[in-house]
Amino acid sequence: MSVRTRFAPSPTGYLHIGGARTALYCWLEARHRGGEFVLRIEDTDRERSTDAAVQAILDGMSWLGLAHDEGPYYQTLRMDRYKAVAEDLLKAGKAYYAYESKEEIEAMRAAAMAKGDKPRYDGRARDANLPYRDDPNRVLRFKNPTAGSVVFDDQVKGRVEWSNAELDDLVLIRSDGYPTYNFAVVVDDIDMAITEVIRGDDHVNNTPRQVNIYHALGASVPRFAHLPMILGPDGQKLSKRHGAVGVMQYRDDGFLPHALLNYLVRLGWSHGDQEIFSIAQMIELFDIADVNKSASRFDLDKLKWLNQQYLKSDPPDEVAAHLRWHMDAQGIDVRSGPALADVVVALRDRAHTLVEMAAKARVWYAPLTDYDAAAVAKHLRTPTARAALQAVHAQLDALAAWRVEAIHAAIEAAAAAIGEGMGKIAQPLRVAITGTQVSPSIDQTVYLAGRDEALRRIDAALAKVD
RNA sequence: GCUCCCUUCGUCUAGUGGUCCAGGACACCGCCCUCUCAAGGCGGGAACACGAGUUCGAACCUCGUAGGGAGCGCCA
Repeated sequence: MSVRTRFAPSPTGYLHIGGARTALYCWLEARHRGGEFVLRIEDTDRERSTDAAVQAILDGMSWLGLAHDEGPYYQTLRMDRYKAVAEDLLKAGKAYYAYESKEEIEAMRAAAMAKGDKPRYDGRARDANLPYRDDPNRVLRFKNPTAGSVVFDDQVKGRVEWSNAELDDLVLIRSDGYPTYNFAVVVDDIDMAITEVIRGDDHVNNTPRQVNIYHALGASVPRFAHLPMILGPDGQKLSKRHGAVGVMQYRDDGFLPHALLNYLVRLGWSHGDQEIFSIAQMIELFDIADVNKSASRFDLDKLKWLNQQYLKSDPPDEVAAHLRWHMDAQGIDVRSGPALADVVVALRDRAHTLVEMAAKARVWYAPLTDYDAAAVAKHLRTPTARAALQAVHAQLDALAAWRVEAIHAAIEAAAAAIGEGMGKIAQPLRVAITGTQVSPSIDQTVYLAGRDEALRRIDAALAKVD
């Protein structure tokens, strides 16, 4: 049977980091083993599910490039199916109606707690064989086995054994007619022929209950893999406090999707000492069985480092397309100014994100109006600044071809002409072109400004020398 | 409270009884390179949670302890 994995988010918010990694692992496992990856939207919680959230999840998946082969399926469109399966269970004597009120159930829990037990349903209607009746409290409960234990071999956690005595008779169909999560997932995973259930380890505790339902339905049990959590940098649960938790926020913050994927794949999984993985390598090398058991923390510094690695190694044209998006977002008009790919090459060693890169690129696309006071004081108000700027102006003006190497030679010639080193000429020139003391190498900085603009800015700086 | 899960440098991890007085990466520090800032190169500090046991030998196996997490819903 071919391998089939699924990602099954509930649409109650955006696609967050933990969900993205789960989706990635599901996708990789399917690709690695030549199977299918299905997407299913678990929207049975009518209170919290929204169409906007569905869209946000779809957007996140598509930005990351995690394409599904099937779906999206929506649980709310499968209501008849859940009811039919529930009916079968009822007929087979594996489920029963119960009519306790919320207050009664509350009381049972309290009683169990008082006895030092887990809070749970006491099964009082289990053998009562209550008929169907119209009642606001009517639910259908599962007859969980009372003896023995459930065992499953988790691909990540290893063998997990659970005593049935710990489990109570969970609700299958709620009083509003909707199926509960534990029931709907099982029905769906059976119907969709899912062979590998990969999900967050907050579900480990649900798994034994689900395995019992598989058995009751006479279905074969899939393999499970429960992924450890991703924690915030402080070791606490990831939350809005930590800044970006939605995947799309990382796009807005200037990260490349591939960099995020690379970061995520290494969080809980590794292949020797390798840090950088192309998508093809991830698919080739990933194996769900190699995933770590323990939770890990999200480290923004490492993500930034990876992002820069990709900024540096991806073809400049590709990076330029992403940069363009951020330039637009920052309101920088890229129509007049140097080619974006050239800007990428000049800035990729100096920026960890596209947001930083776009901000640094601004200097070549907008008129220079702001001069850093300290920069002016330090490099323009010097005894040699005037001569340096005049010399370089003359050299650049006389240049035949406006190319980086030629510009470099021109600046060196200007330095020689006034009998100074590179430092005495590059810094005043840098202040003239950028208004600051920091920029890419001086030849590139000048080149990107274009000849006319460079000469104009040198003139403007000359006016500030005194 | 009960059940289940987890524990190697600050962080992500390698490691499956000897090749580990524990390797790589991020971060940090230093040096080199250098027109600034970076990038890059070289180097440095930094960990097997604790305690017993098994064994000739343990980061790796067993048992405890401590710490952390998850779940115990008509939420997923």
